[in-house]
Amino acid sequence: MTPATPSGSRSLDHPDRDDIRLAEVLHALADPVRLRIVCAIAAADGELNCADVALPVSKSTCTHHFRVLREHGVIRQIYRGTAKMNALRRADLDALFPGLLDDVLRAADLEVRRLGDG
Amino acid sequence: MTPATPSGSRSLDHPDRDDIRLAEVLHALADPVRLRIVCAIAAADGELNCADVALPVSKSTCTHHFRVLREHGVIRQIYRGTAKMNALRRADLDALFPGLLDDVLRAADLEVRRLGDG
DNA sequence: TTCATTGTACGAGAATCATCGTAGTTTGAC
DNA sequence: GTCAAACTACGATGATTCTCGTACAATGAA
Repeated sequence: MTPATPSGSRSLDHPDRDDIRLAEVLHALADPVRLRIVCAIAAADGELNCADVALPVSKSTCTHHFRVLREHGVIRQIYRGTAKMNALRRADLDALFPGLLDDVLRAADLEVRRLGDG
Repeated sequence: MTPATPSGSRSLDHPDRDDIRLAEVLHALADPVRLRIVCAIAAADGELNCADVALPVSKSTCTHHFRVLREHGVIRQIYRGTAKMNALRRADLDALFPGLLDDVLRAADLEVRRLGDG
């Protein structure tokens, strides 16, 4: 079949830094499943396999959420063998929205503790 | 005499602090129109009339966006005569999500400058 | 080659959302 | 009582979103 991408590699579309918009980043983060994904990547302090995040949704839905995060500029995805590694776009996000990502991560952590303790 | 707040029909539902959720706050902020509203209220440094925010949407849509912000815990709305005054729930948001609101406001301001200058 | 692993593509259904116009309500002023 | 101002309620519409299952593709290993 006709390969959609140059042979030997699979490429993924990422927005340039200048094309990242605050409202879209907030929208990407405004979902419980995606918040968990972002927290998991941050906790891994580097790259993380899609399958390494335990999520209460199907595989297709998982793909969907990772794509939303990528298309809105929150994460960067790179193929490595059969796996797809995910990393936060920290440099870009910190440059555009200083402090925002860290505060969201901290707020998510605080909320988990708050609700967990009942 | 007339109480400070109407006791009967003109009350508005606000979530308690403990019922405010990060994902919902992010969702409330993840809309360009609502982002402008929040920035305008912050710039007014206090209460702001609904009609005092210039928005590119109809009056009904305006009502809708203010309600989303209120129901998700971002703003507090109080009737004063025929007007409805709006204020940010700074204390609640800062307690739950330290730094988040300020960073969003700053990021919104930075983005306006960035896109405005081309 | 054959196979398991990993993730995608393609619908599809149910829910939510942003937007509007029109009609109505509440309040304060005259 | 009458009127204008400010906002709401309702219904509708078109778009987006979240979710899923099934079928498929790319890769690395046996």
